[in-house]
Amino acid sequence: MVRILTAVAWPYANGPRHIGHVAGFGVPSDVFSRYQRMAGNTVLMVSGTDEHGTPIQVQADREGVSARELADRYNRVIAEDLQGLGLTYDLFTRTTTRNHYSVVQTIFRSLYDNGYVTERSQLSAIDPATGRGLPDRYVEGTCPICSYDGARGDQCDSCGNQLDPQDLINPRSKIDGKAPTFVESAQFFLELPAFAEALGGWLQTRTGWRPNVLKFSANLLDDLKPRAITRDLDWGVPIPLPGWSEREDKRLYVWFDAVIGYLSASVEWARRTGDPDAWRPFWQGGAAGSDATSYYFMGKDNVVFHSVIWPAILLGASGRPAGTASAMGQLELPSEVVSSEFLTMEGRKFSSSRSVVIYVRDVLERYGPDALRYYLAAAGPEGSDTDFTWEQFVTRNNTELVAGWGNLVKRTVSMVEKLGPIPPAGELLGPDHEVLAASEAAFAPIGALLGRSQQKAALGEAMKVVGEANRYLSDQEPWKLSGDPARRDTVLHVGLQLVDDAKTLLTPFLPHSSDRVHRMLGGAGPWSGQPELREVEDLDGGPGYPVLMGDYDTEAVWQRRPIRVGQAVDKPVPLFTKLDPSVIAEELARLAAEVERGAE
RNA sequence: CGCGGGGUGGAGCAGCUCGGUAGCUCGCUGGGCUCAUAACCCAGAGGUCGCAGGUUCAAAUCCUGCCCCCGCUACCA
Repeated sequence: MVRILTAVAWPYANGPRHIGHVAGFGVPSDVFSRYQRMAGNTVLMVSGTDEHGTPIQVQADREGVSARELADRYNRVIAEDLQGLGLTYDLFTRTTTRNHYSVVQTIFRSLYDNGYVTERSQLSAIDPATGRGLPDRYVEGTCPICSYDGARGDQCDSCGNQLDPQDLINPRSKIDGKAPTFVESAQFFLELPAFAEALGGWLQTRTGWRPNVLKFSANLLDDLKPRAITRDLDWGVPIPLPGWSEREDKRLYVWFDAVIGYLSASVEWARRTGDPDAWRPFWQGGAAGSDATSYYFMGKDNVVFHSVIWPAILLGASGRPAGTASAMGQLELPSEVVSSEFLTMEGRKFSSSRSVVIYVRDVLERYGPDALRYYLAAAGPEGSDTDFTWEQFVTRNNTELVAGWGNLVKRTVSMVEKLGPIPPAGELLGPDHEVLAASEAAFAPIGALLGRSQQKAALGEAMKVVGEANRYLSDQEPWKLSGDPARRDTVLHVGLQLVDDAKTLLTPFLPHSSDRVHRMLGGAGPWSGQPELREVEDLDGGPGYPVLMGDYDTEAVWQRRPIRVGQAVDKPVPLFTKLDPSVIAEELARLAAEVERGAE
């Protein structure tokens, strides 16, 4: 038994999430966690909504609500979507809890005390109307190099040069069009160069990471600079230092607090489940002789935060390379950073602002969770950018899920159900032995692939078992064996065992339908657990909020379970819905209408 | 500019690390079956593996150059 922390990237709560988001962090992290639980390991899967920072503040202003109100709204929407997809978080919380504030401040304070956070002055663009700092990307103006008028404060899209906001000619705020003022402003910086050596040594010990992640991270170490971890903003975690904590215009940078969410969510989970120290074995390895391992799931745009900045924070707060550990003790660095590439949408980049988008909610409502999970696992951006098309979605649903797996279940259970309960197997012949052996032998290699996050390959191998079962039935033709009931029963028994094996192998990917197959074959309790949305009180007196939690200690185990002779089976109903090709045109029309509306 | 990924039968991909009959899914054609959501099974057609050189007995696989596509580049998250 191994302890595994599954740390899932925190979705930003400025709107509903689209399928590109869940393709990157959601489905892969859940497939991984479900498999690890089935394999007998103890998993702690945590995440939540990321709710601080400029974009939420800006959008709240635009809608005339408070940042907190906006965050409340989308925290709930996102939590509901993730529940609908069946993502088995042990805790899905948010960054606006008092517990989170407290953990973040503890970590900051420890970094400060250990000398890894220093005060420096930085030129900041300030919106004169609000007094808030403007991130580089929120300043627009004329490019000093190519005179393009739509250049942003960080770079010019026309000539591609990197810029600084103060270099722009006629700079203006992207929010209200007014000219920002540039002032020297005190900020706290994380002294990243102090960790360069430790991080380099650590990265060299990493094996098994996807090579591009490792290479990219190693390159970053060559040019580490101190990085500002505070902002001129009133929406965020206050800076826990005398003279700073009461200031309304200074907050910790949203990314600094967001990555600490993995830790604060683990602490919150422990407090909510009755043992306030239960988080420690997942985080404090080494000294405690712990077998703690941690896997972080995210899109590739987040790699830098997880392979450099977060490890630096963990080192510094643990008193490494120098100093003393915080009250949180010695914290382990990520075992593995699992990064996904990007999903594009019918050839274009997903963009909520330009309405090139498919929301998780809409897909769940129309097509159900497993159809989406299957598509994202089978054709998602695991190793390279991939394109989502409705045509492929419909094709894969109809051929692989409906005609392949769904039909195997239906035809097998149908034949058995008409004759009575699950029949015993008589004498097994060569083909029976062969197909049963192949199916049972599939568990080990598929499990190994899942352990390495090679999910596409794992799913492909699992679907091969489905293919072999369909072939077996066609070869043995049990429907022609009414004159030889013993042989017929044997074939049906073997066929049903193959269905049961495939059900187990597909559980990490298709938990909802595997559960239905389990029940069809007479299973009682839940096969693979599902998350629940619970309304909870803040543990420290803040406002209440919804969380996702669940009991995932269910029957599913990563091995063959012999089917029970004599057990009655249900009359089968289709597992998946066949989609008419007309939905392709419907969805494309819907998308085109959205894009047109967004363009107005 | 820097870094990374990719260009393989109609579509989407694997293979390339450790060179030696080009594989998978879908689609297409023909056949079989009828238990099953016209679902299943078998057979077949279809590729000079982006272009040009080079190394080698032999290259999709190694080397060089070029063309094209995509992403990242950390102070938007």
